[in-house]
Amino acid sequence: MRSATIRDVARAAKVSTATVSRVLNRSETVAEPTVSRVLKVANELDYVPHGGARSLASKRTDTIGVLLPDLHGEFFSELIRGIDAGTSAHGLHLLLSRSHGDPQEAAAVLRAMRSRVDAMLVMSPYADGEELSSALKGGVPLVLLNSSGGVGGRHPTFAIDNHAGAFAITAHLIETGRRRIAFIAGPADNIEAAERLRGYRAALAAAGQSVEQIAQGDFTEQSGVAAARQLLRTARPDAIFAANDMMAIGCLQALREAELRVPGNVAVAGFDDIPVARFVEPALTTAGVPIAEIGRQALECCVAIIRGADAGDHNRIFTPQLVIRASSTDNSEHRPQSLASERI
Amino acid sequence: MRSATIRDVARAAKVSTATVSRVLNRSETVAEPTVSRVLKVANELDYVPHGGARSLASKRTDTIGVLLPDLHGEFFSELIRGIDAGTSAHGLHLLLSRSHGDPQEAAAVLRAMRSRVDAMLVMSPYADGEELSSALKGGVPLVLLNSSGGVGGRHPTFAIDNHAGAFAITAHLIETGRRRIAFIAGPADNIEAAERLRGYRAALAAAGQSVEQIAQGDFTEQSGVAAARQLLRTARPDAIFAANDMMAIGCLQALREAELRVPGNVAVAGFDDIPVARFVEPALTTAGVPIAEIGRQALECCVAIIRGADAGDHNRIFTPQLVIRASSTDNSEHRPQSLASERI
DNA sequence: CGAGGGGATGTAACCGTTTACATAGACGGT
DNA sequence: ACCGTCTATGTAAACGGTTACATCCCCTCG
Repeated sequence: MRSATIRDVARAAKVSTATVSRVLNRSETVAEPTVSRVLKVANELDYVPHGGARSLASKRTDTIGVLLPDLHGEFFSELIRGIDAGTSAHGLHLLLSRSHGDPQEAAAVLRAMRSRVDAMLVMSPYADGEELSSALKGGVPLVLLNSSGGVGGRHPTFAIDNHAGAFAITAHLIETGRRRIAFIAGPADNIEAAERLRGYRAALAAAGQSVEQIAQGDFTEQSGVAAARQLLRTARPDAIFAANDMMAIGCLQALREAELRVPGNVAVAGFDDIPVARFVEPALTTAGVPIAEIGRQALECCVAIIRGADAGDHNRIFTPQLVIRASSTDNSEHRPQSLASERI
Repeated sequence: MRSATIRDVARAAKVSTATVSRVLNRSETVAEPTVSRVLKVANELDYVPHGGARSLASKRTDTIGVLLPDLHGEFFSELIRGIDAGTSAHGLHLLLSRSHGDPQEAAAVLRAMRSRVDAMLVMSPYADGEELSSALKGGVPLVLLNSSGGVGGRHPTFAIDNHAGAFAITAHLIETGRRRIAFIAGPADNIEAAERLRGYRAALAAAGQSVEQIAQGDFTEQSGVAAARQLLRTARPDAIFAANDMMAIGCLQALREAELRVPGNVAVAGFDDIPVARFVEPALTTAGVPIAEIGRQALECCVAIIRGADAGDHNRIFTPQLVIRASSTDNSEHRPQSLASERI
């Protein structure tokens, strides 16, 4: 059963296709009786405009393309939730894709999406904005998430101040008396991970501590477990700061295995403040980032560009909030700050 | 800068648009020198076919629509990951939407998506398949996820045997000596939640226990915390079975607050086996469901239908696996089963 | 009473592909 | 030499909307 076209509606309502189109796009002046007649007929025929035809004629797709490096875990879940909130508020569709962390594949996906979206929201911590945008020469508007290379470039960028967040966490660990603070790094080629590492080092240096202990991870819990085990075998740290919450959670598991108490023997901190961070035991100290909110704002930026107001500097850098929970301190004097973070 | 069209390519390669189209669709017989010339030109011009025009002419969109009731938490994160694995393996696009749990809105979204996808994957625990499919009369092929109403209906359905899973968990709690087993229910109008409740009751009845304690939740951690607190105020249970893992995790938090030991004082179990379930303390006993795998299989089913092989009964019911972890037992004799669940 | 104006609607070109059908060579067989 | 086949390519008609422009009608005003 071929579905109804605008011509079917026009015929049944005894008007031209132009009028039907006008009614459906709420535009121009159409007489009231005509409007309701057309709407009634359209409804009866269960008419839905053909998206392809519409985009062909109007050069709009009402769709935002989203490209993420991965979809694993709560970080991306939250991000997508924020983005979806935006798209559905604006009546836009959301075309989702994943680049598997490979810049090559990211470029390929961008090309494939290009003709199907009005704008793209891209998070690619492995390539800078220039590289990506060359993958789609002057095509679709591009908004970047956390691709530090893009800041100051020619695409709006929404980024997290990874350096500041990592610095704050490390400083907090130092302040609370930790002296052998180890770091579990993220993927080596990940710009954000690199920034967090820099922040960690800078904080140690600022405190006059030069004892770095660094283990390599890849942002997964599994790697957090492995990295923590390794750290425990070598020089025993009295604090472990993982470059993201998932690894910190893996870390907690490894410490439990080793029968070390947290924070008694070893303090632990993560980064991101994913929802589950407050539910692990002990609850995780972390650098809190309003993940869903970032997604939402970046999406709003896309919309602003599409709707024409493409001037203005839409760049925004989010400074993580230090969220102190039980994994780093038993000291109750910090609790108020912890509570402030329960804002959801 | 208007992007290149097939006509630009045809002109530059000195062939007709038909030939360009044939080359790009790998179809028919085109002479080798022509093929490479066209590809070279297309590449130089950075040509990407216009998705709308293509779908208009070919009646394919190479896109699968996915409608989920929510995007919160690891359950959906995993599901999307599985689905994405399928779409990218088949070179398809993924159009994602959320129905906010409202059947009305679900129907509206379905209509909006209809003309932009080749098939739809819908999870709507609030409405049965018939209701949904009437929302898109004979339009796009529909594959259902967990909409029990659809089983045996005219749409392929991938479902979890919620009753069996809940029965197994409850039976396990009984077997390990628990006598006052409380249940934290999911949303009242959620079919899956209702089935899990039925399973709980059936298991109690089968064991000759008639002491039901039921608290209402809504699948969020917050509601798990609240429900557990309430249960602790009324008749103190020696086990709490939450209808999903998120609520079970909330439950653990409430028990910690109340300074009750798990599993010493109260055993806790959840449902779904989301990735984080094994990382909470104590690790969560749960009904394990291969979430990503279900997403992937359902997606494959969509693809099979699109590609023509739409016969065959693609229905599939997944029976959850009992995953026993520390939250329900200190008894190490169960450990082998627990380890088996670490399959990933 | 005619001209002018403005509101409602129709006409038809156009958007960029795909694809059925037509055509033009080349080649082999008789 | 002619005809049929086959291969490679071109021609042009859809596909289903949007929208600039044309048209028609009715009303108002000088």
